[in-house]
Amino acid sequence: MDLDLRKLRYFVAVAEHQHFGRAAEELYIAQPVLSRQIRAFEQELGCILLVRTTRSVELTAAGKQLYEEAQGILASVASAVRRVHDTDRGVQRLVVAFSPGLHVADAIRAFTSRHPDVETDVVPAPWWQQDAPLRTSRAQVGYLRRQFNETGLHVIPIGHEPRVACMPAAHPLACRQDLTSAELDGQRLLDSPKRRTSSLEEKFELIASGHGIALIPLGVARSYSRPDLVHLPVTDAPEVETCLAVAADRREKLLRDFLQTATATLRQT
Amino acid sequence: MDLDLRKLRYFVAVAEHQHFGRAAEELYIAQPVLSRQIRAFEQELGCILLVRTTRSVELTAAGKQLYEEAQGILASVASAVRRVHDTDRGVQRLVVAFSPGLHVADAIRAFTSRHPDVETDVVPAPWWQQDAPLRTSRAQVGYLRRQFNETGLHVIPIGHEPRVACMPAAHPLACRQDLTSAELDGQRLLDSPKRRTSSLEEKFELIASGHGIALIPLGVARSYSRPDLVHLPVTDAPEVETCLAVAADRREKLLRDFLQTATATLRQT
DNA sequence: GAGATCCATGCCCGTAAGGTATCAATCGCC
DNA sequence: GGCGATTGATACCTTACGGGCATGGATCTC
Repeated sequence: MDLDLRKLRYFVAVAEHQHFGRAAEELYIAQPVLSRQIRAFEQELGCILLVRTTRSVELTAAGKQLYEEAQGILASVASAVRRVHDTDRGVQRLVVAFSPGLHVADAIRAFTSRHPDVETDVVPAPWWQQDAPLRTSRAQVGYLRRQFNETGLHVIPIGHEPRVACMPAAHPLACRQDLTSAELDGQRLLDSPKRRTSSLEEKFELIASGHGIALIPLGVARSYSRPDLVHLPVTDAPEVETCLAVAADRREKLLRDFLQTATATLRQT
Repeated sequence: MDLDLRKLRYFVAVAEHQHFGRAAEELYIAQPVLSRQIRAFEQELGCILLVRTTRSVELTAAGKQLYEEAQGILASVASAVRRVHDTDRGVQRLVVAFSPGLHVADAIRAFTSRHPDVETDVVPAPWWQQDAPLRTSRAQVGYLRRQFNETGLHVIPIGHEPRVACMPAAHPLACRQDLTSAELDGQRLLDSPKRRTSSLEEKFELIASGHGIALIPLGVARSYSRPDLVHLPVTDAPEVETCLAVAADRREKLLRDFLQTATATLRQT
C-alpha cells in the first residue's frame, strides 16, 4: 500500500476548498492535473473520496475520514522532518503550543535570553482539541484554555478569562453594554468543542450570517475581531481557566526550565 | 518540503539492513536504484543520513532520528489507510495490541462470535514501550505487561507471570535447575525498557553472544525460544503483572463489550 | 597481489506528473 | 427557453524521475 504524500496533500487542498480550481491555484498546478491526480488517488485507495458535480464538490464518509487522518499525518511528517534537521544541526528545540489570544511572547523571550542556544517555535492549538499538539508530541508544552481531557497531562493553572457573547453587529442585543446568561436563553448558541470539522473562522462566518451566537473566551474575541461582529461581556458566565500543560511523561530539563521561566514571568506581571 | 514516503521506506530498509544490497533485495529493486534514491533523499532533506564505506553502512545522528520518526509515520499512515477503508465499507474494527506470549486468541474468538459484524485485528506492542499502540490510537485495547506509564490509561490487572533468567546455553549457570536473584548479582544484566532502539531479537542476540543475561517474563521466553539460549526460573524474582489497558478517554460501547468478554473469558479458564 | 564484496556511476527505457487546449454539464439570468 | 459563465473532465504533448543493466572503484581477505 504505497500511499503518496503528494497526492494526499492534493486531496487535502481540494477537501479544504471544495473546489478543484482554487485548490489547484493554491498548489500552483493546473486544474486538469489535479482532477487526474485525485482520480488516480481514489483508484489507488480503492474508494471514492469526493462526489463532484460541475457545481459542487463534497466529501464522502471515507473522504471525511481521510481528511481527518491527513491532518495528523502531514503535521507529524513536517515535525519529524524538523526534528531530523535539528538533530543534524545539533540544536535543541522547544515547541510551544498556544491557544489564540494567549500571549506567550514574554515567557518565550525570557526563556530564549536564558537559553540562547535553544531554538523555540510556537504552533497554534486547534480550538476544538487544545491538547492535540501535546499528544502527538508536536509540541512539548502548551499555553492552553483548560477545556480538554487532562489525562496524561500535567496542568498548571495560570489565570482566568471572562467569556463574551459573540453576535452579528445587526443583532437586536448588539447595542447593549453587557448581558447576563439569562438573556441569552432564547438564542441559538453555537457551542464549543463538539463539531470537529469546523475552524474558528467558519464559526465566525456562521455567526455573522445569522446562524446563532456563541460564548467565547475574551482573548479569542480580541484576536479575531471582525467589523460585522460585536462582543459583549456576559456578566455571570463562568470564566475560562488558562493553563500551562505538558505531557506527564516528559521530564526534560529544558521543559522544567521553561515552566519555571514561564511561571516567573507570570508572577512579575 | 515534499517528503516522499517511497524514499522513506527505502531509507528504513537500508537502515534496518545496514546494507544496500540486501535492502534492495527486500524491496525488489536493483541495488543501484536504491543508492541513487537514498542519495536523492538525503539531498531533498538537506542532511546526510548514512555514512557508507564499501564495507559498512552506518546511521548518522540525523539518520537515527529519522529512523525513529519513520517507524511512527509509516505505521500511522498504514493504520490511517485502514481506517479510511473501514469507513468506506462501513465496518467497525477493534484493534488489540498484545505483548508477545500473552494469548489473546480466546478473548477475540469469544468477542467475534458475539459481534460477527466487527472486524478485529491484533498488533504487537513493542517491548520497550508497551503502551505505544494505545497512545497513538493504532489500537483501542491492549493485552500488556504492566511496565509502562499508566497516566491516561485505564488498566485492568489480569494475572501474573514469573520472570526467568535468559542466558547462553554455554553459561556456567546454565546447567542449574533454578536460581535465586542473589546468584545473579555478579552477572551483567541487560535490562528492560531503557534502550529504545533495540528489538527483542537484538537483545537475544546480545545475550547469545555473551554480552550479559536478562530477566524476562516467562511468556516472552516461551515465544522466542532459541537453541543457544536457556531460560531458568528465578525463584525470588518479582512477578510481572499482565493487564488489559485502554485509553481512559475511550468510551465506545464496542470497547466495553470487549473488556467484558475478555474478563469473562479469563474467569472461565 | 588476486579475488571477493559492495556501494557508486553512466546510460537506457518506460511510466507518470505537469501543461495547454478543449469539451461537457450545470446554473443563473434575461 | 436560450445564452453565457462557471467548473470539472478529457485529449494530447512534453518532461522528469524511477527503475534496470553494465561497470567502475574502493576495501577487506587470504
